[in-house]
Amino acid sequence: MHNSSEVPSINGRKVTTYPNVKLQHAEMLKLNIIEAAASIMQEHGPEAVTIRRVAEKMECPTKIIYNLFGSKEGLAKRLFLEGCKLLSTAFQAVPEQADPTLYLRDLGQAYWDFSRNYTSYYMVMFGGAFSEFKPEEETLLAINTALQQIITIITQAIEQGFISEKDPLLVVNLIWATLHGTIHLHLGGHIQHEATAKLLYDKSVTNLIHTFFRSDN
Amino acid sequence: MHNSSEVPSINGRKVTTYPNVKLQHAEMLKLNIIEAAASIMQEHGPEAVTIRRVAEKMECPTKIIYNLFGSKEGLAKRLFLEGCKLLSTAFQAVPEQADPTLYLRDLGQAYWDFSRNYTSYYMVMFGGAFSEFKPEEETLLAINTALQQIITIITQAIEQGFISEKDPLLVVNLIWATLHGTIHLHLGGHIQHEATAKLLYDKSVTNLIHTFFRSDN
DNA sequence: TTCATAATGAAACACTGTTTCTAAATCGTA
DNA sequence: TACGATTTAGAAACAGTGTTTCATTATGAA
Repeated sequence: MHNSSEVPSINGRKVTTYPNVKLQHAEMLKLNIIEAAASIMQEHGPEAVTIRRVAEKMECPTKIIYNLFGSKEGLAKRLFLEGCKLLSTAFQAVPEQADPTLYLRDLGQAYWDFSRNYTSYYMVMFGGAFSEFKPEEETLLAINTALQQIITIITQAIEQGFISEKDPLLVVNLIWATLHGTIHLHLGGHIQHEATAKLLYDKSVTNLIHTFFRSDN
Repeated sequence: MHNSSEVPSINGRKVTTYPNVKLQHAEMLKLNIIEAAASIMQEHGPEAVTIRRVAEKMECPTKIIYNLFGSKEGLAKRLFLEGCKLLSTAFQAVPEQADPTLYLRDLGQAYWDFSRNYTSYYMVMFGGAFSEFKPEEETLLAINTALQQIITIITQAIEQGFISEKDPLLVVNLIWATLHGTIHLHLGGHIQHEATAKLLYDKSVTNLIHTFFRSDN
C-alpha cells in the first residue's frame, strides 16, 4: 500500500496527497458531525442525540457516522472530549489570584457555572447521560487536563505548607467529588430548588477550604 | 357501580369481595412483577430491565405490565421505592451509638456498603439509570424516610449544641451530597480503583465530622 | 484502461417502549 | 341462571433506537 506520509510541496506551499487529503477530509467531516451532534444535544438534551437525527441534520446516511466513529459510543466520546475542552476553557477564564483560597472559590464558582451553562455536556461527562459511554484512559486524561488549574493550586498549596495533606490528587478528588455530589443531586432532581442547591454548593466550597487550609491539623 | 369497601365476614373470618379481591389480586401480581424486575436488575443491571424481558419472566404479555404500571417509568418508580426500603433497612441495622460522630461514621459505612451490595438499586435511585424516571414528591419523601437515621442524629446534635449550624436538612444534604459524589464518581468510572474511592470516601466522612462537630466556629 | 479495493446509501435486523384491536373473560342486572 | 355491557387478555403492529448487510458506486494503483 502506498505511503505518502512525506508531504510534497509546490512553490513552497505544502500539499497533502492521498491518503492524507482523504483523512483530512474525513477529519473535517467528523468535526462537522460532532458539531451537529453538539447542537442537537444543547438544544434538546443528550437523549435527543440519536445517530439517525445527526445523520438527518448532516444529510447523510447513518452508515457514514458508523464509518467515522465506529459506534454511538465513539461519537459520545468525542462529545465528552469536547466538554472537557469547554470546561478547561471555563477554568482558564478564571483570573488567577495570589490567595489560593480565593482562587479556589472562583474556580468552584466556574465549575458550578459550567454545570448550568453546559448542563448537557456535564451530564454526558459526569452524569452518565450516554449509558453506552464508559470512561477509559484517554477520557480520564482529558478530565485531568480540564481540572489542571485546581490540581496546580492544590499542589502549590501543599508545597507552600498551606495544606497538611500530602497527596494533591487525593485533595483534588475530594474537592471534585464533593462539588459533583451537590451538582449531580440537583441535576438528578433530588435537590430540586436551584437556590437551595447553590446554597449547599457554596457551603461545601467553604467547608472544603476550611478543611484543607487549616493550620491546626 | 357497586361499592364493597365494607368488608363482610363469614364465621368471623374477613372476606374480601369484588372489587377488592380483584385489586388485591392485581396488587399481588404487581409485587410479583416488581420482584421479577428486581431479580433481572440485580443479575444483569438496570439496562437489562426491559418490559419484554420482565413479561417473559412472568410469562405474560407486555400489556399486563402496562395495565398495572402505566409505563416503564411506573415500574421504575416501584423499583426506586423498593431501593429506598432496602436502604432504610440497611440504616436500621446499624446499632445506635451514644457518640453521634461514631454513629455517623457507621451510617456512612452502611451507605457505602449499600452502594456496593445494591449497586443497581443505587444507580436507579441516585444515578439516573432509568432516564425515564424523574423524582417527584412521593419518591423524594421515600428518600427522606430512608435517610431518617441521619436526619435524627443531626437534629439531635444540633439541639444538644454539638453542631453550630441550625438547619438539620442543610447539614444532612451536605453530608449526603458529599458521600454521593464520591460513590457516583466511582460507579461512573471516573475514580476506577475501588480502594482509592473508599479512601476518598472515608476521608470525606472524617472531614464532614470535623467540619460539623467543631466547637470553634 | 483495467482491476482490486474501499466507500456509499438504502434497506433490513434486532431490539426498545408503547398502542391497537379482536377475542375472551368477567361483572351487574334482570 | 342468563343476558348484555364493560373490562381485560394477548397477539400483533407501530414508531423509534443502535447497528449491519449488501448491491452499487466510486476510487486509487497498476
